[in-house]
Amino acid sequence: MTFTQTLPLTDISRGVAYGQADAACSSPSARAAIAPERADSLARSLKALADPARLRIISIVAAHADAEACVCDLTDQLTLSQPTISHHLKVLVDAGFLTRVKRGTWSYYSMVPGSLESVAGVLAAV
Amino acid sequence: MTFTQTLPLTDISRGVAYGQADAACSSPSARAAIAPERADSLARSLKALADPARLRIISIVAAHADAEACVCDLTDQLTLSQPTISHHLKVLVDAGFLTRVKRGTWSYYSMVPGSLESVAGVLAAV
DNA sequence: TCCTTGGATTGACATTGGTCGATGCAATGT
DNA sequence: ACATTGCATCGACCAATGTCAATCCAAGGA
Repeated sequence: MTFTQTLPLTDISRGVAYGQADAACSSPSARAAIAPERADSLARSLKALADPARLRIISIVAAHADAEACVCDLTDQLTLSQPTISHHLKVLVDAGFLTRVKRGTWSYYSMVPGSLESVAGVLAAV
Repeated sequence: MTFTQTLPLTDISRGVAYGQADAACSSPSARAAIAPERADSLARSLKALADPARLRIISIVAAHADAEACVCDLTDQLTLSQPTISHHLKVLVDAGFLTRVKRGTWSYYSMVPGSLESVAGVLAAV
């Protein structure tokens, strides 16, 4: 899988308006549509989130008192193998939603503050 | 593809807290994580949105003055074949983001009001 | 009636994505 | 030094997804 870092999305400007087709079926465009590169970027972020296991991972991490969870927390609650969970964690880290810190034998994952809200905001504004 | 109707998401309640593992690496959970069914539902909605072409389609439809666009508007602006665009439109309709109305030879697509904001809201609350 | 046109459906294809078993690796305990 | 433990990586497999050419269908227009 090739989820590259996409956040933050806030520095991607809107594209210019496209030429308005004057076909019979068309009505005028009130504002500019999203720029293709911006659509690509947002789609990459949404793809990283669009999986039940990854949403649950994010929720479990965010629900922890210190917003930090180790892989063992996740293997307990998700009925998935450890390699699969590790894979999903990598996807979320690569997409910029989680960060990883290793202490001793354990890896701890935490939310990147505002990353989820940023995507939600961009999405609502599309 | 099998995107079933998932919106609105607001009637899906949160699940109960999971048993807290008392392993050495764990910290206490401050609140309940998302329920698996809720994660499935949200993931289906996000999957429908997680494509650059579909995001652009939504944006083009929403940008129209009357929030309505026909397929010819989309084939003009997207470098995709007509069957592909028709396919993406079906995904968005099935997921509850667009509605279709046919007048004469043309099909017009409009946004389902609040559908995008609903997903964005649920996402930010995960 | 026939032809044209807008758009949906079908079928096929290549690519991507989710999953797991096996393995590797670093840190800790004995 | 050796065994154990927690977790990442690799390789393989199958299911799901995005794309298009070909086709079909309905609505108008000649």
